[in-house]
Amino acid sequence: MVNIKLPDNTTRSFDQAITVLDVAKSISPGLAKATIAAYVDDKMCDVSYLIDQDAKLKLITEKDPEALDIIRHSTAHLLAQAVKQLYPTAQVTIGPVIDNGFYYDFSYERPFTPEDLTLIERKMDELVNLNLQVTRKKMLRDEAIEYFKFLGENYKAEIIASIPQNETISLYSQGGFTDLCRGPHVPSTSKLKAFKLTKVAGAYWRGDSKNEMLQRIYGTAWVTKEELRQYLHMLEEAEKRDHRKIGKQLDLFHIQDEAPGMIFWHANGWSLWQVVEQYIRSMYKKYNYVEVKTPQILDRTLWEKSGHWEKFHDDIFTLESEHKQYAIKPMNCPGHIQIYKQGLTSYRDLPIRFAEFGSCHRNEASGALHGLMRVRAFVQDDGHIFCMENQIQNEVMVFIDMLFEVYNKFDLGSDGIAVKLSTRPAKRIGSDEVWDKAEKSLADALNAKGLNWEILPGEGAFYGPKIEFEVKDCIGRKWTTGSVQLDFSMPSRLEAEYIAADGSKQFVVMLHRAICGSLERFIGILIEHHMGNFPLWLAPIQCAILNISEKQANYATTMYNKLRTAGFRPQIDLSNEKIGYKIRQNTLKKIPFLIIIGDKEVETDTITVRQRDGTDLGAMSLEQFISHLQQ
RNA sequence: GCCGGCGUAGCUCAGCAGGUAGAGCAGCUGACUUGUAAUCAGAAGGUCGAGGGUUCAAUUCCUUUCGCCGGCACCA
Repeated sequence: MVNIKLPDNTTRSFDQAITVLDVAKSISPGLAKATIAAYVDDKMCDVSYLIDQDAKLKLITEKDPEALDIIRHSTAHLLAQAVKQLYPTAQVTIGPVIDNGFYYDFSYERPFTPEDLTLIERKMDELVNLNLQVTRKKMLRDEAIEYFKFLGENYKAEIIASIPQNETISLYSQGGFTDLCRGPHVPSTSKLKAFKLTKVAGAYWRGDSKNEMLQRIYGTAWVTKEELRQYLHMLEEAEKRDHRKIGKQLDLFHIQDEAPGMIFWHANGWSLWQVVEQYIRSMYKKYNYVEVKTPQILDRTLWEKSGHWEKFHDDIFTLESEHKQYAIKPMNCPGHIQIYKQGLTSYRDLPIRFAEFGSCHRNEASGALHGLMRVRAFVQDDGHIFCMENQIQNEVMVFIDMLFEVYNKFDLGSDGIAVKLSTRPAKRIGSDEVWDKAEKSLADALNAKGLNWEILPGEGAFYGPKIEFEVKDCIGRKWTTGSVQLDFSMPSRLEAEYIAADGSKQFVVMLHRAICGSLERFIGILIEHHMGNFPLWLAPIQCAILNISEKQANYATTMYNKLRTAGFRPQIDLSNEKIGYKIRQNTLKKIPFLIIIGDKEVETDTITVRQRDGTDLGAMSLEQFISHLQQ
């Protein structure tokens, strides 16, 4: 007798052990059809799972959120099966679920091509139509190693070999294809009906660049075809927000072959930059920072002392003069420390907060470059806070407030921002005791602020742990913007001290912090976030004045000059074109307001205002318009 | 840096099983003097990313190199 308790608290009894699927069938055939997995006593399992004692059961149907991951995981297996059928000598490795889909890495004698993808996808469709049953079996670890070695699947064997001995592992089979997997999986390939292979790429075995490169195939999978269609449509739409595309459309910046990873800012883009920079500068004043400026080039020995040379010399641009080697600064902290070290600092003077719009150069790997997001020459809204240990938590908390004030001002909201605490990496300087202390101070500050945060073990800087603030770009790639890093090491390496209350010399504690991170990246994020429709205060061109015919050119020019001298950023379009054409051209430039001037406006000394979204605000005096802008 | 794809006019893109290139838009000139998302006409615009090779002939094939795009690795 097996008693099974369902989520509605009813209990069903069966004479003997019964599978999940049969329980579902006993409830209704429709439910059985929709079921793809289940929780038995809160443990996820397949529908073929045999319940042989009293248990709690919750079915997972296509409508449940868990279904999606199961479908994606099963689709990854389907992909592997298709690849093995088409290319028998390919070896399978791993195939996990990721955001919106899955990937599977293969080892094969040649790279897969886009044409291969089409073939593989077709094969997958075939396998779905065959309605292959997906079955699970258990095997001892050592037996499984032998099994996969026998199949020539050396990577699989290696993965299993890293599982502790004597453990039982589970294998999933479908139509002659067997893969190591924890499961659960859909009961049959026919449950997979909305997927698409999206791209091929190289990826290192076990994520290590010292290893061989495998062939990775990415795909997306959904419960319904409609969801798949919507997702693909969303991707297309998202690509329209790409800052590289909008940067060209709005004439903001360009990059050219002669300066890879470095930005030529055009007038419009530089206007945007200046507004951002001036705003950040105003925040420095508000939060009691002093702005400084340090040399672009510093002697190599300074970077050796700081420890950066050893870790990053490959990425540092250098030059030589009169037998001395210099580095173009890759960061600003050693410079700030030099300013700090001029004269003696009393504990009474702390904290000291230095800020700099620091222009840095890093010789990033060519493959890492990406529009404004990852560049070789960039400006950090960098700041260093020199303080005592007991001031750390408060400084970090105030910084977090400052950061969110800035993000709100730019309308980035706090929803899309992920907060991460990165802890000690394998290669680091400083004792474990110091790291314990440092990590704890940051975690305490995050908790005191009541933020949701996650921990990234081993991702800290070599000199200290850090809090990172991460935002996503138009297609979901994650980029770090703000960060605050705690550093007990650099001050001692570069001898930055203060005189304590007891007259002794103590090493100061240093906080590295940035809100935008790099202004280039931050502006890239702003472009994508606003889709180029910048709020008035950021818009490079705030309004365009369009005359209907030549007759109003003088009046239009007068209006233009008045707006300009009133401190706005207007543009004038006196081109000999129809008004409809001019409206189109200037609308495509995403200008917040268009001002139309015809005979009517000249006669009544007014302007007619059209908003970016097409709304006609009607005729008004220039003064009325200016006060509207100032709101 | 690694794997793959790509590089043609200012922009978006076509073309080429090898016979020195074509469209739309922009720009220029002219006509029109226009009322809320594209007025008409004309002329012009390219050593097909760069170097080397094969060939009677290369934008097209091969090769080297630079850059871009998508991943991976890296990210002080």
